Amino acid sequence: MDAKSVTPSAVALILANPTPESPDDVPEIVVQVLDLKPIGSRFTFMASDGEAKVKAILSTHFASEVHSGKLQNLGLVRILNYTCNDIPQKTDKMVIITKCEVVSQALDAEIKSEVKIEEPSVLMKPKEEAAGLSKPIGAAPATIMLKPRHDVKSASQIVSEQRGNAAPAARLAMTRRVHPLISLNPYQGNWVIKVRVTSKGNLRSYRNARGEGHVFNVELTDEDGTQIQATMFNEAAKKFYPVFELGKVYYISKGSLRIANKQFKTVQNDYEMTLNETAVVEEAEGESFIPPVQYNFVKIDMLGPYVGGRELVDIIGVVQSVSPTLSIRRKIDNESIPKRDIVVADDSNKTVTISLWNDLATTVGEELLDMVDSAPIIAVKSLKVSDFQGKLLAPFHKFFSG
DNA sequence: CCCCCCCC
Repeated sequence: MDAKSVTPSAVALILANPTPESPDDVPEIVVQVLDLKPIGSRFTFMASDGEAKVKAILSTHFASEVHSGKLQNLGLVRILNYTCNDIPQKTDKMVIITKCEVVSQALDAEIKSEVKIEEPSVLMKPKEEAAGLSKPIGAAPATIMLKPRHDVKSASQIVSEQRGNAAPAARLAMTRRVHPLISLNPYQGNWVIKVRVTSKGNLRSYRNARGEGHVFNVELTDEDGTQIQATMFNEAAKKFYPVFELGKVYYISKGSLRIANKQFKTVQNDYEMTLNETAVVEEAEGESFIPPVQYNFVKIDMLGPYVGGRELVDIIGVVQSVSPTLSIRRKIDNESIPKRDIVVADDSNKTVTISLWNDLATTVGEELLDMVDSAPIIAVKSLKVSDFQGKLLAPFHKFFSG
């Protein structure tokens, strides 16, 4: 097979098999990259087989391939695994490419199947390759037409035959296809994600006009660095609170998605996840390439603009002092809440008082008190910054050790 | 369905 050509009917192959079970379920698919452009930290392009095109988005970890110039516009890529983001209301599909490799750097022009056999090598030639390496697309003649479905099925039949020969454990591994978080949407519920718990909230109880209940939030991050907030209520909150541990990696399925309320978003995602009691949460064993908690540290002398704002900051610094635990009586309901203040200094030569509330005051606060003589360095995430009598205060929102 | 983030 010639490495310098697109796969005839590649787009049809993808759309006929929108969510392959595993890379083994993906046939040879080489497409040309057209209209490559950045969207946030990712890149999108039109994947072309010379006849049909489909919108594609690359997982974030391919951004470096684009920046380094390896993956180029007009180049060829082999798609090794993907999932289609199929939103029923929308007619345009998007292929989220989770695994791919560069076959060729930029060709001279867009491949178009209408082009006749006589001249095709001009179109197929990578800029820096000798003409002899190119293969006329005409060599794959009538098959450039859209393939009928039964052709696609025969490919997956081959795969299932291969699976039949695999050991049971290997078969299971192949079946557990992990979906990138970015591919999840409210309209398609049959997914499995593999995510790290990068923030764990408290199990809280609340009472309001709609009633009362318990609620528990986590922030989840996948290997692309995509984050989503997941919320559990009542029985689900009680069930999963002891299951989710900060920093651990889990397979999650049978959750539901809804549009996130912009006003309360703590992560960059249009959706938020709700897990009820029927959700499946299972710790993932072994190695994982999911990045740990990401910080965006702000120097203490740069906190000014954040005072009173909604935007949260992360701080890293040396703990200079730890107060005793105080019991603060909340005015609105007279409830007493444990609180402890720590003073942190960083390399901007400023200090800030950080208040630890509730469990953080008693648990983390106590640990810090024990360590304070050794000037421990801590990283603190998601601080809300306020000002009291000219002193900057950063009450704890969440905590990660450092 | 939460979304509180408290006190000097």
